[in-house]
Amino acid sequence: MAVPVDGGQTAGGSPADGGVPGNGIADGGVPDGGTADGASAVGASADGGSAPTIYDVARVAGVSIASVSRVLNGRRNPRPETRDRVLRAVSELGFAPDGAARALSARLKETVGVIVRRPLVPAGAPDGDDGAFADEAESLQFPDMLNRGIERAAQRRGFDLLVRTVDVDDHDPGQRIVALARKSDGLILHDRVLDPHHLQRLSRQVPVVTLAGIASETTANVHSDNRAGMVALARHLLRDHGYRTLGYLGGYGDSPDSLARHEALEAEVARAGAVLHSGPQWQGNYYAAGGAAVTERLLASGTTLPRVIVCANDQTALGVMYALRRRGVDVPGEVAVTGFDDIPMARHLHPQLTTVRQPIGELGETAFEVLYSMINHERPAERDVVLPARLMCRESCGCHISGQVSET
Amino acid sequence: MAVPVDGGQTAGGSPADGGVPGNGIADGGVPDGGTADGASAVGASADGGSAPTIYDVARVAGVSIASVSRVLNGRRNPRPETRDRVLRAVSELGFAPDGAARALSARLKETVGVIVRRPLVPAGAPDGDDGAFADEAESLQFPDMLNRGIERAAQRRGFDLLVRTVDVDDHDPGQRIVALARKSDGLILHDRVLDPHHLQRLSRQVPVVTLAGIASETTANVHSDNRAGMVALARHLLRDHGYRTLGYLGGYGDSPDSLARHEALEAEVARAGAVLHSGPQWQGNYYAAGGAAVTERLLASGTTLPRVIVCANDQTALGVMYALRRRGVDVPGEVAVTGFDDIPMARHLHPQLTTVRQPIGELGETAFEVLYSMINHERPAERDVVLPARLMCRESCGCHISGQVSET
DNA sequence: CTGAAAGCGCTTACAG
DNA sequence: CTGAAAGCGCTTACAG
Repeated sequence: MAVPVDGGQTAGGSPADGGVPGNGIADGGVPDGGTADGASAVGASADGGSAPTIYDVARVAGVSIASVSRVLNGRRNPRPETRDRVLRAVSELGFAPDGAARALSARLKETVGVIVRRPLVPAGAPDGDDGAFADEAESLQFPDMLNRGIERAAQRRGFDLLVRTVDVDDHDPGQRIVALARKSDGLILHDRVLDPHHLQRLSRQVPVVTLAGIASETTANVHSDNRAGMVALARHLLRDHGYRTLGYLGGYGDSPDSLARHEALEAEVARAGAVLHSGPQWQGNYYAAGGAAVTERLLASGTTLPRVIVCANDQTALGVMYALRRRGVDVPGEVAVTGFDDIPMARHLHPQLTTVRQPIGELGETAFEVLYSMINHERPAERDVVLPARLMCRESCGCHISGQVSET
Repeated sequence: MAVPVDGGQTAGGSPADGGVPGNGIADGGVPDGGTADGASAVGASADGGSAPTIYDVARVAGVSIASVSRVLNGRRNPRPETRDRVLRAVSELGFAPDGAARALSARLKETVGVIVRRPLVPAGAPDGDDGAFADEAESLQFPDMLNRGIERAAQRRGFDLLVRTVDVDDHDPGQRIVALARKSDGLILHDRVLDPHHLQRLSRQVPVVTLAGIASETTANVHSDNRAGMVALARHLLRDHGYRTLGYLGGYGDSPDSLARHEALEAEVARAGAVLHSGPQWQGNYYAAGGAAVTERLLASGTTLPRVIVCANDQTALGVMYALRRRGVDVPGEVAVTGFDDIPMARHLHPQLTTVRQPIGELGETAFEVLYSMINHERPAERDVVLPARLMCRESCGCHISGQVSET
């Protein structure tokens, strides 16, 4: 109880003053450093309600703040006794270093900024659906799984994620992003949150990695093998199923992922001498609501649908299947539908969704690792990292047995 | 191009030295403050690659750092000319204040720590399912929607989210959480990440709000009206459908939400003179995989299932329905199933899931607002905030028309 | 191995 | 209205 903490300024408990000689633990006055609830240290810390600082610890331990810092950060080799005193004081006071002070001093925040582009406010039901996808933007699985991957890798390095959503309609998110950048050591940007010019500018101030963007001189990019994945899917549809008319329902118009998938599909379709529908009326937005709306419009316009609708992602496919079912169109009997991503939901759709699986979590982990190397001023091995994607044949393409259809 | 920046220390461009008289914008030397790419200011900032500081801005603008700070933070009323000079220098240099320095000085980080409890590493398929829920823990919709709500409210106040996952198996996450706390102004804890004792301790150092926990003297809590929601559901099942045997498939054993739901259900069942199955063999974990496993085990043990299985949440219901279908049990014909939460997926299940809707986003927003008031040392109006929950009748309870079944 | 001191980049009383 | 200076709470050369 009687900790020599109250008295003078820094007077109390200099390392050599002894305390009760012969009693190894007398000095700190706290018999059990592990469970002392801080009651005995109230005078030193919790008085005003604010957290104890490194000065409090130093005073209680009878050492300098430099020693406290060293013990806590494992620098050099403090004497065992010093170590003990510090550790005991730390646990007595319940001390933990302030993040801002640490960051300012060490020039490292141990924080990675993550920016996701999506509607910030739940949208009203767009045309073409009946509210079935009302909360959709709130619960997209893909970006959250990506973040989980980032977080996993970050945690291994002692970093935390500082997340921020910028609205899809925000065409000048520059300020918001720069502010976030200054709270972090580096940035990971989902999809296309910034145009190339501003991205360039930003990347001169802070390390930046894009996910599913385009690598540049100053930024690295991580994505999955859109081309190979789409080629595998296209061949399955064209060769194994023999479909001759296809439609590509795209994601955001400016999405590199969507573009790459489209191109790969187009090439395969052309090579097979089949027909691909695409263009403005096939423009989606990666959301189920968007997929449903496009489908409704196509249906309403009296267009004959292609035999298979290839969607830019699973979420879109969900909307397409929903709209088709609602109009009584049989999937895959009359129109087959495929996705891209293989989010967990894909397996639980009826029919189960045939799609291309991206290693979503790994994409996130990889993005962090690349960023981490940039933060440490290492030149990343590659500016453009590609992870494999693979075809997952299930039912919505017209296959009856799920699982084993593999193509060459 | 010729900015008077190079010369002496702080000599260049004192406010009154005039520059080219009669030319309002000559002083800064930058005709277009908005788009200047910083090329002309390279000497002042981007040289070493590190970001410009407030000193650089002050020098370029020819004012003190205090003035720069005031202009940027809208304190006092700087003279229009001062304002202009500063703003021009800021945009010329692409300056943004460092978050750590700002936080340390202002004693406010504008960051809220959010802790989610879930498996950090994707689990292997547990017994009872066939990998159908492999990535489940990666993509839980509920916690992510909660976070979206927190983020929405935070963004309105200029705060960002610092997220951290603690493993469900981590029984001593104290250190990790304290560290996170020191990087934030306050903490929002999902579910039950900390035992009451440690929670108490933590909350003396930093404002804490729990989501779906229990309010205490020092912490606030936000949750939805579990009791009312469950009572509505129970009455619907007991009265409208006349079910006489029910089972409650719980969430984590220590989850206040699950406990409250269980109690409410129990009371209603007792009052109706019906039978409720529960207990250890009905212990789930809020995951589909858990729900499926429990169901499989029940089925395998030869137990007669109750007429309706009331699940602690939607995710669990997903697993239960999956397991039942796999064993050829008709839902809701033979066994009805209900959920809790109303995550977006609920509407897309077959049959559509009858559940109790929580205002998930609002729970998150509210949690932030309460925390925000605590950060500002306001005494929150209430320590225990309850938001309404309401029954969503769809198909899995046995109703045929979705939507309008309302109970009293 | 340890301590005194400087410095990280801001904000904010305190004078003028 | 503005500037000089102190201070936020740490880390890290620099001496001893």
